[in-house]
Amino acid sequence: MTEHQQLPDSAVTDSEPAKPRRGKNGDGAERHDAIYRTISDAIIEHRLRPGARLREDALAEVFGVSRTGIRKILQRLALEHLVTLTPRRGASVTRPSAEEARDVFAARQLVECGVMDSVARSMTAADVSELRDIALRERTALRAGEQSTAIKLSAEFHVRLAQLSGNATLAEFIGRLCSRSSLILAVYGNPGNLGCESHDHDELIDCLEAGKGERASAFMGRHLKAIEASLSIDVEEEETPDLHRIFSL
Amino acid sequence: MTEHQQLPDSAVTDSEPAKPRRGKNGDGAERHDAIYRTISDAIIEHRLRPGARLREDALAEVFGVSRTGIRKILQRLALEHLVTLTPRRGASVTRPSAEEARDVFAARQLVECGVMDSVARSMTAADVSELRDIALRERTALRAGEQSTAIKLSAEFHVRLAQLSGNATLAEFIGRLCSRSSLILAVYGNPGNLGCESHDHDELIDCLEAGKGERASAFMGRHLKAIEASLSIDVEEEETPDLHRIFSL
DNA sequence: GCCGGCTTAAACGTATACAATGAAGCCCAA
DNA sequence: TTGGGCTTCATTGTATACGTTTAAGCCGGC
Repeated sequence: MTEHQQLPDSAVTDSEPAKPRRGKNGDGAERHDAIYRTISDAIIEHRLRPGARLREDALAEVFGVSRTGIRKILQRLALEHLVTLTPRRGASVTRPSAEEARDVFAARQLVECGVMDSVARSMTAADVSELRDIALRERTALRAGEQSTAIKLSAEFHVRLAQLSGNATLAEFIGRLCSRSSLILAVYGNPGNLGCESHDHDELIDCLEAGKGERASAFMGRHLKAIEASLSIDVEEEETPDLHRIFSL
Repeated sequence: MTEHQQLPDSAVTDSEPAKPRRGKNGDGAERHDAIYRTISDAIIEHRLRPGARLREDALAEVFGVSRTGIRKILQRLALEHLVTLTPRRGASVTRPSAEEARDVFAARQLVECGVMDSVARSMTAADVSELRDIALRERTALRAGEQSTAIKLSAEFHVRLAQLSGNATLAEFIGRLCSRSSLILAVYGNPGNLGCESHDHDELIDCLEAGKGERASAFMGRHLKAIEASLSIDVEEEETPDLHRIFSL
């Protein structure tokens, strides 16, 4: 626990500052979903860094709901591997292990390349322009130095792409993988290098627009490999340093 | 809502009949996990059929915990697509749509075939014998007419296989897909035909033991195709009959 | 006789209270 | 001065109570 980051104000985009709204049922599930997305976004955009503790009381107060709702949200985030729930210690933003990082990227390699064919076949002109828009905004954010925005847009690009495959199950899985990748970038990424080359996504769209599923798949493979290669996954000190190994030599 | 199945006694394997155990903290998380697995198994083994309602009060009483814990478990099951949570109507075992069925099998085709290579490379003799044991027990159950056991063992086979790939993320995903496949079988499967041919799994092991990842992948592809082909996925009546379509003609 | 509104009850959604546990700080003794 | 044990506090885990909503049953009017 080297960092002492604790729910910085900037992590909460919602404008309402702990408005009670108690006794009124109001929206209910919608509100919870909004809170979920707010926290999820904060994690994906690196405004909440891996290791940051997420105390139930604090979150409940910030969002103006009771701990019950917060717990539900935290459990959902935990099932998506975005936060880690330690039995009596509470929740914290997941700090992905090196192994997890490798697994996630291997999975992306398999799945994201695998759907390129379907995507190329079913993509419409409207889809193309939407993807181009995302890619454009991503490059703009990158150039403006807005890392948070760029990271989120990059993930959004991959997710939208996956959705075009028409397979909701695979799209959902890829969405989870992208979220986790964002966490992995936060831990193992090098500052100044966001992984995604600026024009990779545009080239990918070119392949798909031309209906070249095979080429798109190969390109996506190289793209993901490039991101992974840009990381520094050098099994740094484990959370519990192996004293035996250290002192026995 | 054609069936009126409501938590049949046979759905609960646990021996304790609503033992209160109140006031004692006891195990806590372990207990919840056990309850989760009990319900999950009941769904996978078709002792709880799709559409069956899962009332919180009833479950809380059966397992001797409060609704709080039950809600947590139901939400977890919902995120795995095993139960469907309708906002003010409660939980029920998911009835997969035809589209969902196709998506799940397409995903399995992509992912399970994709990991065969890693599996073939890293499989040990112990792994082989464990898989053979599962396959044997599956055939035995099938021959004895114990459908529930056979279904569960079939899923277990695929999951164990995936775990041998060494990629926990992919293995987890495949596990979810297998659980959902069990639900799909319950809805679209034909009685007497469990989908899996008796000796398919054994042949698959043969390929893997020989280190033929390529052949294993192809075989797995055919295996999954065969299961899917054995289903009757003929978009039957939707839950909300399309009156416009019916009467406009 | 049938349709529509009202009443009642059952089930979910949320908050709050209480219990339990682990961690940190403090005091005392060596 | 330091180390160990004890006390206290902070935080999570669980249950329960209450509000809300929906569905079904009943009654009255048309």
